[in-house]
Amino acid sequence: MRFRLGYVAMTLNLEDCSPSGTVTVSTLEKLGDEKARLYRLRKVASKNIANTMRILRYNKAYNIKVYRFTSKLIPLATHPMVRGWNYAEEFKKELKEIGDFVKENDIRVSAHPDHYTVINTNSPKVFNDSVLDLEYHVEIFKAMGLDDYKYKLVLHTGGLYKDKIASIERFKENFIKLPKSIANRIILENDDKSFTAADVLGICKDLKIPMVLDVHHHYCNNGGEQLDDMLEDIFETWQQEYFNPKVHFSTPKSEKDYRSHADDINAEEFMKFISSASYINQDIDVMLEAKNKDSALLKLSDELTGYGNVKRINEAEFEIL
DNA sequence: CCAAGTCAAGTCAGA
DNA sequence: TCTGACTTGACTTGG
Repeated sequence: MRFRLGYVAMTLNLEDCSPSGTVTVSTLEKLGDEKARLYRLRKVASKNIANTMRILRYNKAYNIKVYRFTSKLIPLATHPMVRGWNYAEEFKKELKEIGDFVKENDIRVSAHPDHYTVINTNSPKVFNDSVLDLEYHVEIFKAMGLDDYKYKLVLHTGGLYKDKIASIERFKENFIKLPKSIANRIILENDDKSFTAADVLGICKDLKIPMVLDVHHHYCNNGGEQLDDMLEDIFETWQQEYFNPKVHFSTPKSEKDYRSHADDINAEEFMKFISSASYINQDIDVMLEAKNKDSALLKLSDELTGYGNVKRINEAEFEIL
């Protein structure tokens, strides 16, 4: 069994390289005219896009082939104040360059719209805003030339609204209402408070969409379910996909602050999961969520060489013997 | 230059 | 019905 490692959004090892620079609404409001606002937005977006390209080149140098884009690439993209700005057209060349690089190097990129995007909401306004946010993500992928077969958006199920069954049903009903261009991109992840891996697996099977397993979330929120009982079924949801099943992995910050992410990845715990998964003959990609981002990835990578049954193929790819 | 306070958005618990 | 926590990097402003 082989697995690859990836990380989220930002590298700690390049100077001044945030892809998530932004500008606040109040600052924009203080800039009186439209021209000044647009100038500011362009400047920030342009830097974010350039930094994303720098990060991808850096990733290539370290053989890191799994990466999550920031959702903040275009500042305030879906805010009413910015409506009408055709950022995709404006940065067409730069975005296409990113997409071409991704395809040339067969990098697995994704995005994770944040928790304000709620498909199973009761509120038409929240649903509408969520669609706008998803459209923004889709726009970016399209401008990059990255198709909906390979390149996905990871979402959570949403809120419980005091009735889990009804909330799951509403997720499915609302999912079906989404434009195909959005629905085709969506894959679901279990969360740390509301919807367990078994809940999400059920939804994914019904909707025939892949499920991202978050191991840490599972330990936060599981209703007594055992991972070993579900792993094969979870991987099965990826049967029709181009990429292998994706798993999120992070280490709890502390016993007291269990749900937060630690700085690094605990190699021992990581190997426990990998060993349990290795019984299934299925290669996977593991997205690491640690405060130390790619530094945590490289640290884990070094530590994994200490395990006798692990063969390191390169910095971010391994085989279990 | 540094530190403290703030940030577009949703949901939930608790007041 | 309303407020703060959640979580988090980066912006903004005050010193």
